[in-house]
Amino acid sequence: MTRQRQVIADVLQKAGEHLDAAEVWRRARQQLPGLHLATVYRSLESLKKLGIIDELDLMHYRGTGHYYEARTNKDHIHFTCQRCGGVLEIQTSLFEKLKAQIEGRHGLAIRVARLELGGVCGSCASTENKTPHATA
Amino acid sequence: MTRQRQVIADVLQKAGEHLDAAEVWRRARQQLPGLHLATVYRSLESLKKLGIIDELDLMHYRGTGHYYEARTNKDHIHFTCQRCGGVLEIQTSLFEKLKAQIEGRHGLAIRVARLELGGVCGSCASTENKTPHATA
DNA sequence: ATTTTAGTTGCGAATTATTCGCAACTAGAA
DNA sequence: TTCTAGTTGCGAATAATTCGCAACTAAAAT
Repeated sequence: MTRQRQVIADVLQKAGEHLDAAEVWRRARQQLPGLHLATVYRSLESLKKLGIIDELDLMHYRGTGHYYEARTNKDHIHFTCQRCGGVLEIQTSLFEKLKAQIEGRHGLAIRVARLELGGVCGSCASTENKTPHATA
Repeated sequence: MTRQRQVIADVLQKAGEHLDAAEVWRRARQQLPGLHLATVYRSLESLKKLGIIDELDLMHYRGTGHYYEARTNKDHIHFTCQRCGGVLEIQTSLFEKLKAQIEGRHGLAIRVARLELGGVCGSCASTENKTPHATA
């Protein structure tokens, strides 16, 4: 564990949510001015393998990049509204059940689970044809 | 619906599974020699919006690219073995229940659901430290 | 405390993957 | 038919990510 990785993990822990590599870089450089973007990518890769962070793409609502977040004890589901871009985090015990069922049935070990949903959120459904109100 | 999109959709329907944009292009050019890769990207985007195909990244087991497959009536789950790279497709009614529960609880409409799992498959778990046997 | 060593970093260049701008074309509506 | 909105081919451009390499550093071994 190098200082770089600690800072990067810390940025994600404090941020709460959904930073892309470039944004992680911007924030981490406040503690580590010389930090190189390539190091951010390499560190994100390691932290991902260590199970400390998770990677998302939020249904590619903007571009093809990826987003990162600190992993919490309970996995959560990400719903991205394809109308307004808002992201909703969802938790339910059914998700845990589903994973357990799959592990049992197929004799495999799940190390990372990513459930991403896309669709139309409640407020966009009621507010038809209105200006999108971003929340990402 | 242009000829290009028909051919591209067809390639994915026949392929069964998991082609990246470049591979779709290679196959589609057999019917449409002049087809441009940019058109493949644009068509995949449209077909995705139409709900005809789905996009995956298979836990980025190889590179950052994306994979596409024809959508079937029942969504399925993709498990990628992070040891051997094999991909397992899983179907279970619990997944449908989960989606229904989320729609009900949060008052939203799910248009696309992508559940990707990563971990160690049964045969890799039993065959510890052996040569990876690719299956992707 | 010092040495060793495996792994990491900064750097800039390179590679992938994807998107864009634009003029020519085409599917389908009128 | 004619019109029109949307699509295509093209090559150039732009992300997003990875690489090669020499200098460093954390942690294990002495």
